[in-house]
Amino acid sequence: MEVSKAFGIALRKLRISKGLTQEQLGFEADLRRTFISSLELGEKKPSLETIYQLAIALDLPMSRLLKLVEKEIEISKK
Amino acid sequence: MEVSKAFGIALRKLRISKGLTQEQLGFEADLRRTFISSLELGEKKPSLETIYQLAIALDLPMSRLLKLVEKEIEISKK
DNA sequence: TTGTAGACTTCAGTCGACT
DNA sequence: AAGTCGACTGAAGTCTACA
Repeated sequence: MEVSKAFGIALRKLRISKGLTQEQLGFEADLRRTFISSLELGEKKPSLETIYQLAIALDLPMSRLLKLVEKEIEISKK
Repeated sequence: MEVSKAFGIALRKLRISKGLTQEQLGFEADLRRTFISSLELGEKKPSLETIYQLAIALDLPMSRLLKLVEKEIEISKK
């Protein structure tokens, strides 16, 4: 599984768990809604800056966010 | 402190601790030496893909790499 | 509320050469 | 062994609009 796919899945799970719409998350992270959509679908890969902004908006450390991404990759291997 | 600066510092510390040159790390991560240099100096920001490749080359999880980046940010705050 | 599409701008990442 | 510079290409991220 590609990293971008895993990132998208983790991002969506986190967003939903916080009860946010793509629009709301985009507002918090200062990113466009359409771009959040692309990220969740694994169509685009975030830069370090974007990962940082999303982590803050989702109220967790970048390391925790990437840990969840790693878990998605693990799951897909089984 | 900017995220890219913190990333550069963490990256350099890790590379040195592994006893690698920029050239060698670049070979392992499939990235050019000049780009590794730019990253370590905080002049450019890596994409998720690049973070992934560097983590593998440095033999640690992405989450651990970003944890070290967070530590650099913390240190700079004190 | 989310996906998609096209056109656009900015910057990640390459390449070659020199210090 | 590492920094820098200029020119380049592809992809990150924006914007508008519609299903």
